[in-house]
Amino acid sequence: MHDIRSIRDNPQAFDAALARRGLDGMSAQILDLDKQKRELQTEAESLRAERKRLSACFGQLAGQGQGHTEEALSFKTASVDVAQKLSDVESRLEAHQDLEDLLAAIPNLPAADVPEGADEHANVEVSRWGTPRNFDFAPQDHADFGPALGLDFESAAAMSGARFAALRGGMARLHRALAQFMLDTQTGQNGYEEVNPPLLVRDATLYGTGQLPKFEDDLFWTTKRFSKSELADKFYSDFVRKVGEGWDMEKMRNFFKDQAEETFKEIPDPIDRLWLIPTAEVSLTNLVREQIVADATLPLRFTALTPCFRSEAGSAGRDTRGFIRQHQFEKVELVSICRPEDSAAEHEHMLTSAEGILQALGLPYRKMLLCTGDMGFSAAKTYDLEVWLPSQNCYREISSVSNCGEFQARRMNARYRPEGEKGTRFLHTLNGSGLAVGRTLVAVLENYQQADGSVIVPEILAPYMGGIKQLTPR
RNA sequence: GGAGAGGUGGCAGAGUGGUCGAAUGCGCCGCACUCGAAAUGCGGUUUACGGGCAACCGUAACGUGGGUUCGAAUCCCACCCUCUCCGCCA
Repeated sequence: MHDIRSIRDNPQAFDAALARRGLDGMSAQILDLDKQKRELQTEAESLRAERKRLSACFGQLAGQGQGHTEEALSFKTASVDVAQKLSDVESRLEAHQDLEDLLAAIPNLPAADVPEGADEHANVEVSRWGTPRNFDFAPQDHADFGPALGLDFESAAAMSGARFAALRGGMARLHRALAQFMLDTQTGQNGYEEVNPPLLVRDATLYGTGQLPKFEDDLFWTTKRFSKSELADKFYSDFVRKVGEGWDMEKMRNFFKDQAEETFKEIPDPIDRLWLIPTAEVSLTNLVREQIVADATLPLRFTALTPCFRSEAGSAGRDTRGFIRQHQFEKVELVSICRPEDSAAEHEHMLTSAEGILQALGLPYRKMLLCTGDMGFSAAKTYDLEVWLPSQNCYREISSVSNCGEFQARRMNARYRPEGEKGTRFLHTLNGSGLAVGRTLVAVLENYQQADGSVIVPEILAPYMGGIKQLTPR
């Protein structure tokens, strides 16, 4: 969410920043709506003040038993008159909810040092770590040799469809070992507090981190308590109430037309539906929503191992084979809530925390600074970590680490009270993967594969593997 | 899921239609008293938005959203949340 006052103060800067994201300037439209809204607000407030005054005058007389005198009634009549004008202004003011909606749909402004570009081709490589291994055989795709090691796509597809997998035996163990190792490292070495958060969340929660209102197509939702019989009851009672007992076909047709619209508006009822989190960033960041956090406790560093659910509506056809892009996957997420002046340093710390995992596993990777066109909605600055995948002969995203500035904090109303200052300020929020467990599994499989189709388990995972040193084809 | 109780300022807790943004107590801040501290006394102590150079003024907020009314913390409806008991369940 953007601060309307900063747009008022410097509309050119706002438009210039949007332009870097490849968006048209919007300040003129915003300021116009803002001006209209404020005028109406001032008008409504003075009408309310007037009504309050008249009503108090009447009340005073009525309290003295003079409620029926001519004087009293004149106050009453005048008050009704003002109330009428007020409701008029209020309904016009309501139409200016548009301004909120408009602002809520505008992405965060890129930080000054973010390179400009339209898509991932303009991302800038910052550094590389490790050297891709030299294979004395042609490295295989994990989707090809994985099934013999317990990566079961077929059974999963039979019960859940495409983009699901079941991990079995040593494969499941390796996946769990990776997750435990990551979590232990983030809590034990990097100062993150382990959290086991809700996986189902409300609309407002997703609005807070920026997934709503714009990206609901990427999400799964479920209902908390909605049944077909409830819907049927509602249909029937509405039918009788609106149409009556007769059989007027014209009325019936109109009824069903209206009713269909009304019903579909109500099924995804914001009160009754819950969304499956697409990332634990949502749950962890919202831990401070609507709070004033004590200055002394900052920064708050959270980590969680959770399943993530994504419908990937916009990416049909991409990575359809293999374990790279699933509707359900696990991820160890990192979130930091901090003071504005600390967020750049927290960003670095978070990167170090994520990179440490790749280094410990001996997986070659590179660090990319995303350009303006490739960043997510809420981010002001993002680094991606890309891991080497021998079968694809390229680096693929395995972690994304973003500084969101105060963008999410505004949407969540998350603040802190700086030591020695009177008021409150918005916090800064950061999030990053540390790491995506599924993709790390893929990277381990491919980078540690042997000519005979087996995979050697990285040394660092030994404490988690119960003696298994190698996955062998069955 | 059933029955009941309840949601008021940092906390506790009054307030059932008319200067109630809200008594009182605790906490917190300042001042006085004191060699110092405690105790005591006095004063202050919410947030958001709008207007104004400013002092300041106005409006809104008593879980949330509607409604009734000239006027709602107070009455009505729906929802959310908390607590107690019962049932069910990993």
